[in-house]
Amino acid sequence: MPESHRRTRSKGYGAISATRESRPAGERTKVVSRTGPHRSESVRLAVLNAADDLLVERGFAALTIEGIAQRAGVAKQTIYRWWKSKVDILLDTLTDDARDALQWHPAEGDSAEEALSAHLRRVSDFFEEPAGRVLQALLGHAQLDEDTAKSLRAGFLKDQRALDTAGLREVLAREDVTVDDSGLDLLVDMMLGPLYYRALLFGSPIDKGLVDTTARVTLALARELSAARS
Amino acid sequence: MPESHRRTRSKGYGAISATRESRPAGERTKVVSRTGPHRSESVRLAVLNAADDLLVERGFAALTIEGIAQRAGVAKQTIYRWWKSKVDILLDTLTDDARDALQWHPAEGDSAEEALSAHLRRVSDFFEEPAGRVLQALLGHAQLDEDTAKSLRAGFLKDQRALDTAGLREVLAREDVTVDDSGLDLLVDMMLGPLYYRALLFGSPIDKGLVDTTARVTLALARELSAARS
Amino acid sequence: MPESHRRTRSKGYGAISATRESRPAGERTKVVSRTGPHRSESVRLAVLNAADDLLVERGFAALTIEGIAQRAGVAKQTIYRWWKSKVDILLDTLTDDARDALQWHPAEGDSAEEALSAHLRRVSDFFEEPAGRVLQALLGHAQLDEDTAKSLRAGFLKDQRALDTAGLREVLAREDVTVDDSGLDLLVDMMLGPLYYRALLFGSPIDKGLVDTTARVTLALARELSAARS
Amino acid sequence: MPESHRRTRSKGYGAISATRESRPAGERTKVVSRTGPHRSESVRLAVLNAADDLLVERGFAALTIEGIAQRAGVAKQTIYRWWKSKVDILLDTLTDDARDALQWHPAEGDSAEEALSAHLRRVSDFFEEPAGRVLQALLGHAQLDEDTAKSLRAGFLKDQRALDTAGLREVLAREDVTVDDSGLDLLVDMMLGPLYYRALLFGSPIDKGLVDTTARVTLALARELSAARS
DNA sequence: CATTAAGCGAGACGGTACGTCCCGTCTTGTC
DNA sequence: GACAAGACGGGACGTACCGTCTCGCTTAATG
Repeated sequence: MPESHRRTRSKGYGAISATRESRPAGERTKVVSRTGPHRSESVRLAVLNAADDLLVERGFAALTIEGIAQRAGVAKQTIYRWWKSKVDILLDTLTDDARDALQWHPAEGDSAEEALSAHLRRVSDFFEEPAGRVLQALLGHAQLDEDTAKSLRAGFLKDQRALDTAGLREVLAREDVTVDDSGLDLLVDMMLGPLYYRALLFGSPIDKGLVDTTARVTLALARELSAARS
Repeated sequence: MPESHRRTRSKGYGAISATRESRPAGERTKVVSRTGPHRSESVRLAVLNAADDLLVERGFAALTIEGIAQRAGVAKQTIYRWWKSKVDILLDTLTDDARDALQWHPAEGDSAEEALSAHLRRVSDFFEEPAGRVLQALLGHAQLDEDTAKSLRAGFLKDQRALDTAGLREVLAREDVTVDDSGLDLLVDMMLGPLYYRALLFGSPIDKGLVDTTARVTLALARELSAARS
Repeated sequence: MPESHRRTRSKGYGAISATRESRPAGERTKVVSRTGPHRSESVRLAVLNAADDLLVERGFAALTIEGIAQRAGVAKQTIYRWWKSKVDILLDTLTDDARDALQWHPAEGDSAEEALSAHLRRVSDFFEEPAGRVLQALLGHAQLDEDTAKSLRAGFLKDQRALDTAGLREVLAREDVTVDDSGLDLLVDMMLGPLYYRALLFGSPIDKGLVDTTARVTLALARELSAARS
Repeated sequence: MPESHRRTRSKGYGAISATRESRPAGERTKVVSRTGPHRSESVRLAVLNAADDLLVERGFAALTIEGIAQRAGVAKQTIYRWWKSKVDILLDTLTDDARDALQWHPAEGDSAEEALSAHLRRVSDFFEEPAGRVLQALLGHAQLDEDTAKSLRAGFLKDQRALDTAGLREVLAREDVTVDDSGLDLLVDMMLGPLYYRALLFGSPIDKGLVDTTARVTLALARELSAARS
């Protein structure tokens, strides 16, 4: 039995935040006084790990609820009790795993352009990692299924967008470049678009030239927008 | 039974070129001495129309070979005789339909920036059309299935990339901006990336600001690269 | 919520005798030092009533432990604590309900033939009643499951057989017809066989002709056997 | 893999008569001009044999569609294409197997009583045979499920009743005993009732005494009815 | 009279079988 | 030989209950 490639699952999340997707916040009111057994955390982890192990090993098409159940040593019904579909499971793993990898942590001494380049490099690399595969699969499935698209946009993508906007703003502020919200929106699209485009359409590893150029062009545009403001 | 939204399918392609994907060139030698009826063109059209009608009406998940066969009034085996899978059928419809819509035809009197903007506007609109839905579905499926990715990249995406490179070069030439091949590659990514990013990740209609900015930034970068050459 | 058709459940039995099947005598030794609450009689009744209400309303196939638990407002585990299976529950209801209905109480002034006819008439009618449905279901299930067959034969059927033998002997004695035990066995089969045959195989209401003929033939045979003895 | 205990399945029925239950006569009009594959007879036999082998080996409760499919080497869907349920399959095996065993073939030189006794002896023995187990299971299930009851009564039981009435009439005619139809109905109940009663309720092998007495009493009653007519 | 073990409602869990959908292959008969 | 029709072996689906197992509360005899 292969050790899961993920090590950090059990670290850094409580049951509540981590199960956001399967136990929406609004439902919490219902859970006033509960007697009887509680949801097993070990089951939850086994399922999440089984799911993205299988995704990485065999691909999305070969990912089945029955396969996940078997690999996790769990009954099918237990999966259906907490998740609506295999996509719902993957959305859960995403919350745990992808968030860290796509975080902005610009190095202290870097210039704005260096910081941007470094971040974009990390985004590029992300697509090669297991968590990146999960995001890729979900983005793919979102093209095929409107519900998936909705969930993904309302959850992960919205949050990530906020992080990216904030991160970019902060980096620009280092060089006193300030851009309003609509400008930042534009900049984020200009900055991330080319990377996702290459990754999703051509699947090729993203070359350093594209990353650096993107960073440089984004910064140039930001300066232009900043100047126009004053 | 709804009239298919496609009208131009039967025009402008012969059976041979259009079925490139399902009948590879090497197989043509086999068709030397043939008895019995030939492939029915009406069957081919019925299948292609049924497939993308169903895709648009019910979505990719509900698209099944049996459903297509029924809708087309065709036996399942007939489909399997000519196509390997439902994805193969969609690849076929794409060849027929998407090519036109993503063609470059810059207006005579336009400036480079106007021409770029106009083309990008058309790309943006394309995602709303039926043919755009087909491409979206195939791009989605390509994230989930390596074979689909290969076929799509080796066929449609490669051709389209060539068209885009050539189109961009031609438009830039209008203002004596000349960029080498690797530069054009970069420019195409910068130009189309943001549009695909918004369309695939957020599904929102692409606003004019993004299109115009992308055109302007691309042109600026092109000039820079051109200057660096001389 | 429908009022149960049974009214007499709570009358005339103690918890001990009634739960014979689920608490065998040998187990009583275990109950040496007991603290905590005792078995709730209201739970027991709720389960028994729920079970045969559901049996009559929806049939045996739709009778599930979970359904009974829900209808009775009882936890599943509580049922499993006291009964082994839904069949075990039905066996319990049978003990309460069927015994009365199949009792012999020959009217004082009746001739043997009148008494026999009257009793057989009551047997016929029994199959239309709720308690008769329970017996029918158990007899049916006994054909499918050897354990059920064993329990039913060792319990209800054995007791009932004894009642029928005694009842018949007593009625015959009124006219000084005396038959030995093996003869009585034969007579009981001849007397009840046709009724059960019609009820179980054809499900049709049993007509008076059959009942009277059966009574008459049984009596004739009894006289013959009695004569042969002396 | 055990050789099925049935040897006569493939003998003595055509596809049409044998599939009465799954292809009702009224449907034949639909089968006007049929192209495409036909129902596989070998599949049909494999399923019927698997079903009653399993019934005899493991009992009705352990008889599952999946088990039958596996044992027969057949896909589950293939079973559902032709039969509605496991009960429907058993009804089909009954048509093939039980009919012969319950046929009347009175020996030429026998007296009426000898002929009756001989026939009833064969009925008694039938319950021990595999085909008897099938009938027992179906009779059992008919007590639990109204649909089963209907099918069984409308098919097998109705036919068998007709055979029994005719057989009895013929045997009585040997000694110039003639009884009208309603009388015969009564006689059949009197004759078979005790046997089924013992077999179904007590499951014990039926002793010779009961068989002979039943035959004798039936004949006596028949003579009485015959006399009353003239 | 507090202790403490059982009864109990609730329901999570590992399972099995259900009946359905669709896959891709194969067979039959028609044109 | 292409084609319509559709039977077939197969795999996964999502559902219904099974019987076992905690969990946290309530209750009643015993120490």
